[in-house]
Amino acid sequence: MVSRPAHGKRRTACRPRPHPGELPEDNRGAGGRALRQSALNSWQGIQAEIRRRIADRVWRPGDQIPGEADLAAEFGCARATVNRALQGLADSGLLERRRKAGTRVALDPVRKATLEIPVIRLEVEAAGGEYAYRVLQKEIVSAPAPVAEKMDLSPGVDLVHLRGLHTADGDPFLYEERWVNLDSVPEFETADFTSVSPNEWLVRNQPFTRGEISFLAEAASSEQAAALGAAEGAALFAIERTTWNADAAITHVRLAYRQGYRMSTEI
Amino acid sequence: MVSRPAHGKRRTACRPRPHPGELPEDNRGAGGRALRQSALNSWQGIQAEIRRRIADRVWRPGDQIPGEADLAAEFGCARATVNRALQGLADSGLLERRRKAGTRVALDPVRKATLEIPVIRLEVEAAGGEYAYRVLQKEIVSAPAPVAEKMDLSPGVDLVHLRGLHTADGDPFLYEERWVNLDSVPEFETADFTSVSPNEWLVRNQPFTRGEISFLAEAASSEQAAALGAAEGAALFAIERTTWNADAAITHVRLAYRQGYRMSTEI
DNA sequence: AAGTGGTCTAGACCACTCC
DNA sequence: GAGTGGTCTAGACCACTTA
Repeated sequence: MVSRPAHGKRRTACRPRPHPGELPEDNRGAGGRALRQSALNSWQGIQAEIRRRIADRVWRPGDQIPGEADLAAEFGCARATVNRALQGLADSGLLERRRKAGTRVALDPVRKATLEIPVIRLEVEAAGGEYAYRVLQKEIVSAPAPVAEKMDLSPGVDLVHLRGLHTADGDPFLYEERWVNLDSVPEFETADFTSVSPNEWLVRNQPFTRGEISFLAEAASSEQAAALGAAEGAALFAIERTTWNADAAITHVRLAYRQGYRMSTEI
Repeated sequence: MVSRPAHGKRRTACRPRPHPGELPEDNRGAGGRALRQSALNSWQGIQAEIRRRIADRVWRPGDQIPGEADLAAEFGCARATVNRALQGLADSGLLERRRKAGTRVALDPVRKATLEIPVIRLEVEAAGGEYAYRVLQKEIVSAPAPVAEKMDLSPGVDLVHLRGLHTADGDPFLYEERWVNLDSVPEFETADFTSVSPNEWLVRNQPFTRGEISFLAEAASSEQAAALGAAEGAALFAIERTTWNADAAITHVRLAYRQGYRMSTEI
């Protein structure tokens, strides 16, 4: 074996942690519980401290905060670590950063809510239900003008038009109306949706590079009402989504959720 | 002055770009247009290339992709750069990463939609309208059970209950019903909402550390219908939001948008 | 036990923007 | 022109997880 200096575990040259014994205590002091990744010189710890200063109005909306170099010096860490912390806060709308102008606490913080829209089957199963999908109607149609417009297609192109119902333990969960561009996905015409929903089929078989998604409320049509077991005209939460693969439209779909459905997230 | 070697502009020790002359050409070749930040060895360029390989099914859903070290070698960049590129893709749900297990193309990519919810005034003004807010009703009430539950308060606490209407060029835009915890924000009781809406007042005067937000559809109540100029029972898109500052509830608000409103984003 | 991602550092150059 | 954030590098240690 190669002989090694006695201080076995060699620290990297550039990591002179200020006072080796202090971190655990500081950690506990930071709020009652010792978080593994929230040491004061970790990016998460710095982020938490910045959040605290904004919440405690040490830095007020509109204020310019110290530059990355200053903060790095204060926290005893590399500038890249401060950068990582501040970028996250800027992404979530709490800070506004501009070169030369510096970093400011946002005056009108844009609340960014990140909604996670899982594959429907997973959503149903996560809620403990047994998932199923049933085709209600399938036909090939000439693209109606409004649909063609949303898909950036010329009207009259042939599309598969599909209506279906997603259920949880047999109860209606989601009503789906979909149009699929056969020019982009010719295999879709003969796909079998007895075990896999069209949604899932497309996810697995047709990647996309771009999409638009809208959230809206709509009054249940008579067909939707019948399928979902709701009253006609009931207010339904709906999602409309269109996807393209390099400018070639793939599909346009409108999902109407069962009555009372809400989509939630934390901010 | 300290004497310096003659080769004036000193490159940092660790930046041996492979072949100095090739990058511009590679850049042009990457897709027709030379993007400033998309050189093949930038994290954005790497991200784009990974996206392309997934879209072109070079790497299929479920496949494990090469490790960061391998990719760094392939792209001729540092591992940190690859890490930055891959982390972004993991955040957007396209990749799944686990230590030791490596990085895989997501089988069921969770579609993450990031909604930006600006201060209402800014949203109206961005659409070219003139913004105004009008208080319809203001009272102090004992917290109703459902509201108290959502705010994590004991029922019976005193809250300010406020109904108001946001307008664009005089047209109804958004109906707001809000409860505010006077224990957390005593100044709210005497605040003046003739020039600043309660929403904006709170943003500027009361930071929060945690919040919940829900998106849903609701049928217009008679009061909402009257204020928004819609039919009673019309399907309205609504947002419900509750915010806390370190476990102290601040406000609970329900925003019902004018008929036909939709919230959109790109994915 | 070992492999892989997660994070950090010190230093450097660069791009953007304000003055 | 100069200040600030954006990005990159090479190297290192560490945490987590699976074999």
